[in-house]
Order: sequence, then C-alpha cells, then structure tokens
Amino acid sequence: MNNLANVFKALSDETRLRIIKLLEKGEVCVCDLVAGLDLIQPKVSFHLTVLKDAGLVRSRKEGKWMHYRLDESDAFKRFLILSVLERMPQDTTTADAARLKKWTLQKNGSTCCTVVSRRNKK
Amino acid sequence: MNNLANVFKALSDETRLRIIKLLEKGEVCVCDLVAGLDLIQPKVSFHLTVLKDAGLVRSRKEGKWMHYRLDESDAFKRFLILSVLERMPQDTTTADAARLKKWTLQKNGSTCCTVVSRRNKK
DNA sequence: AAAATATATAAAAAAAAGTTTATATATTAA
DNA sequence: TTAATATATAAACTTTTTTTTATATATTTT
Repeated sequence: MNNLANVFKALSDETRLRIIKLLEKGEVCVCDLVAGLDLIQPKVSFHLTVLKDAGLVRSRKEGKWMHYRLDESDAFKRFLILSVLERMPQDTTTADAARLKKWTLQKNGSTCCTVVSRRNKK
Repeated sequence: MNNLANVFKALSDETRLRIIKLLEKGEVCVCDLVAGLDLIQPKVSFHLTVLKDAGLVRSRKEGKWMHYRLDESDAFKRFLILSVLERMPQDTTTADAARLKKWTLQKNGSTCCTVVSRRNKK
C-alpha cells in the first residue's frame, strides 16, 4: 500500500521514527539497528517492513546481512523524513545513537555485520 | 498528546483526511460534516477529537453548533495540511464536497446549523 | 559437511484504534 | 416549561496494529 494515509501511518510509531533517525547518516544493518534500539530482532524487522512498504526505506542484501537506508527519492518523502530527523526529541535519539556507536566499537569485526566484502578483499 | 508520532497518527486515517479536505475552504459545522461524509455523527465526532488532540483543527461553539476549522498556526502543520489537501484523490473528495453542497442547499435554514447570530440580528 | 549466524516470517497473544449504540448535556424552539 | 436538536462521550464490540515466541531460510564460518 502506498496511499497518503499509509505513509502517515508508517510515521505514526515512535520506534519507526527512531529507526529513521538511526538511518540519518546512511545505511545501517539490522543487527546494528537492534543494538541501537535495544529491541528484539523480530520487532525491528517488523517495523522495517512497515517503513519499506510505505516507501520510506530501501534495503540491500550483502551476504547474510541486510542493510537499510532512507529512501528520499521524491520531494514529499524527503520533506517528511527531514522533518522527522529535525523534530525527534534529543534524549531518545542520542541514547540510541550512543548505544549504536558503543556496539559498533566493541563488536570489532567479531560479531554480526562485519563488512564481508572488505574483509574478503584483504 | 502532541508529539510527532501523534500528529502523523492523526493523519493516518482516510476519514480524517476527508475531514481535512472538507475544511479546506473554512469553518464547517459538525452536522454539515456528517452530511458531507455520509457517516454517523458519533463517528465524525470521534475523528474530530483525534484531529483536535493532534492540534490539526480548532473548534468554535456557536449556540448548540460546533464549528471546526483547520489549524495552520505553525509552518509544519501548515505543510502537512497542504500536502493532504493537494494529494487527496479526487474521486472521494469531490463526492464529499458534492454531498455537502447538496445538503447545505436543501436544508435551507430549516434544519441544523442555521447561522443563529445572523438570523437573530435580522 | 556441520554448526553458527542474520534475518524474515508465521502464529499466538496483547494492546490500541475505530465503530456502533445508547445516553447525557447544553442549547434552542415551541 | 417542555420538546426538540446538536454534539460529545461512555460502554460494548470489532478490527487493526503491535509484540512476542518460535521457526524457517539463506549464508557464512569452521
């Protein structure tokens, strides 16, 4: 579904707005989103599917990992996403970003979402 | 509630988008909205309350009638409302507008929402 | 090949939103 | 004052959305 009410519906959930914020700076893989949001994986997958169905994110598979990114391919979506990014309350989003950063540092190639292509090329 | 997710939630329902469209040209009283939408009155009241809680409409009481209008008091809301107004599919909205027009013509002062103040002043 | 991992999805359960019917309140009309 | 009307709200119900738990699939690692 891609009608107007549905795009708004996709944006009507706190968790999904947090996801959008975590995607602000570019692609993030599901395992990293799970860490950043501190939520169980199927829940995150569910919300990603809602966002994708509404055309607000796109995904790219790389090995066993799935990377999501914002889809700002048209002006309306771009504006909606931008207004989410700038309007989300700081407290939540900084906590999420901090968790994500901590996680990516500590996992250090040993856990999920190692960038395979790069490792293989080495 | 007036947080971001809630504003989007208010816009995530077809009936509420139809209401916004009917309010495009200015204040409309509840009985006229009921006629335009062809829905039962408590249902319309419910959706008006949702819109009001989200800060998207305002209301004004005049006698026993309640008039609703769009609240475009800030740039963000104004943008959202504008995008609804221009993006709603024609078929639904023209049918609603036609019903509302027909109703206001035929009721002719005899039924609900007679503009009391004006009549009294005569 | 076997084991481990990332992710999606299905099924069941819980929570939230929307609908309907009935009714209360305020106001106006008679 | 009594009757009628407009609207909001409450209660019961239905539908939709979200959450959780379990599992299947694809891929990688060993």
